[in-house]
Amino acid sequence: MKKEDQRLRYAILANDIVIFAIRDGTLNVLLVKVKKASFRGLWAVPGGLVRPSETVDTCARRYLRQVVASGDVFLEQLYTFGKVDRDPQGRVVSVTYYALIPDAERILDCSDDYAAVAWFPVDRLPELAYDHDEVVQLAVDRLRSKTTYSNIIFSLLDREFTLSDLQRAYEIVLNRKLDKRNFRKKILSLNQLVKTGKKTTGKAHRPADLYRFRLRRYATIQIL
Amino acid sequence: MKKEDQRLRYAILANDIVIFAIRDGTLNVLLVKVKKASFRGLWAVPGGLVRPSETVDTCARRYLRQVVASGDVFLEQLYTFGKVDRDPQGRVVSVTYYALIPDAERILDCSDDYAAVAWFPVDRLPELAYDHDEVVQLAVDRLRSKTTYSNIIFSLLDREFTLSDLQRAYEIVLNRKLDKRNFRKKILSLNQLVKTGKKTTGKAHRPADLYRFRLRRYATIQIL
DNA sequence: TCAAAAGTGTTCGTGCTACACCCATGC
DNA sequence: GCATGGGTGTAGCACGAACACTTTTGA
Repeated sequence: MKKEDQRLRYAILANDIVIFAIRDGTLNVLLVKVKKASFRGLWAVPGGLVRPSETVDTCARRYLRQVVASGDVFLEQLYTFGKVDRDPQGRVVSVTYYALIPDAERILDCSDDYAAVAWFPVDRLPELAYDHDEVVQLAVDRLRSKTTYSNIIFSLLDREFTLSDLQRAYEIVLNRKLDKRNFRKKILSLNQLVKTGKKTTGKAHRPADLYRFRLRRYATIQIL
Repeated sequence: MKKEDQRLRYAILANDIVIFAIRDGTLNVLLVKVKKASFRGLWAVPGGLVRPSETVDTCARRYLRQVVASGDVFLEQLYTFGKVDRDPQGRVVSVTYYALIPDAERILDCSDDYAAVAWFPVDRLPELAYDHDEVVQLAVDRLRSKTTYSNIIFSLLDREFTLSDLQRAYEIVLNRKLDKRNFRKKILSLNQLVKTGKKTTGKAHRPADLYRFRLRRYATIQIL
């Protein structure tokens, strides 16, 4: 037991975050170009080592703030990958998270930490370092799944949006078309939305009513 | 960065498993009495440290085999608790799992590792060590939730069972009554069950048809 | 006036809910 | 023969799915 304890000191805890946003009509993931070690030049999701003084949640929040201006975004633990060979020269266990941000959210300059930062559509990812292809895939599955039985979609939208925006968001995340009339009927019957009274302007078509979520807080609700 | 790396060597990875079985008409959890350290005498779920040479999954399987005879049971990662003060003298991050076993499954004598082993109904737990009350609660929630949209319930049943057994299992896990006729109609329409042709005997009432699952493999299916 | 998206109801079928009585066995 | 759980059908209702035209604006 003592010997086991000794060797355990070499297990390293890491943290990786899959950050989603809807951009140009597709679901995108934020990737960074790895600066150091054996995967140099490949893309990966942001993350790094967990400090012994911080909780795993705090750590995820820290790495999120490294790249995203506002810390007020949806962030949830995804899965812990125990097989990862993150750093080929050592055993690393990674606790992964996923985050949702609106397209408008500002991405910070973090050239100190990463060689580059860029958005990629989830269905056209470059080759990824570590086991991050698996991590991203799992995150997409989780997001899809939670979208059908909760209100998390609001985390991908601006504060105010049209019903068409909302429908588009659902269609992009779920990757299927929805019927406009049925969608509106259903979503309005859930009593989650309120009209702001404002309308869109400046578009070459009929102005749309703007809505916002009654509560911008996670809730499980049967939507689709 | 180098300094951070140094300190990280003191983060310890642990593994805890919530083991469920249906016994005496209630959902039960297997608890062990802690032998060592500051929580001596309190109950906890089985688990321990992760060896640097094993994956986290392998480790969970190892602790499961410590107490359960057959390794062929449902086992799934639950959540990673990063705040835990498992051992008050060091920082421990615990990757938790939950397992489902049939009542008939044999529990091993593991007095080497634990001071005692016993089943407790989930709604009448003793005081638990560490943050294990939170862990068990989350496991129960997950089990309930997955029961409604998958076939995991088979892991809690024997190979052969009556429709009443099955209904009872659902009622116990979900904690609500189901209508007998509607339940049978629904469950049979899913094409998951096959009659074995055998019947129960020796009971002071009409014999019941015995069924088994067509596939004893996890699948997500809309059940309730 | 044309293009482009917003907004709006009805019909039909499926699936969930509620509900009560006879059957086969052991004692 | 009696107590105990096993086994079976139907009717009403709510909800999801399919479907097309008018409205309002900018250019």
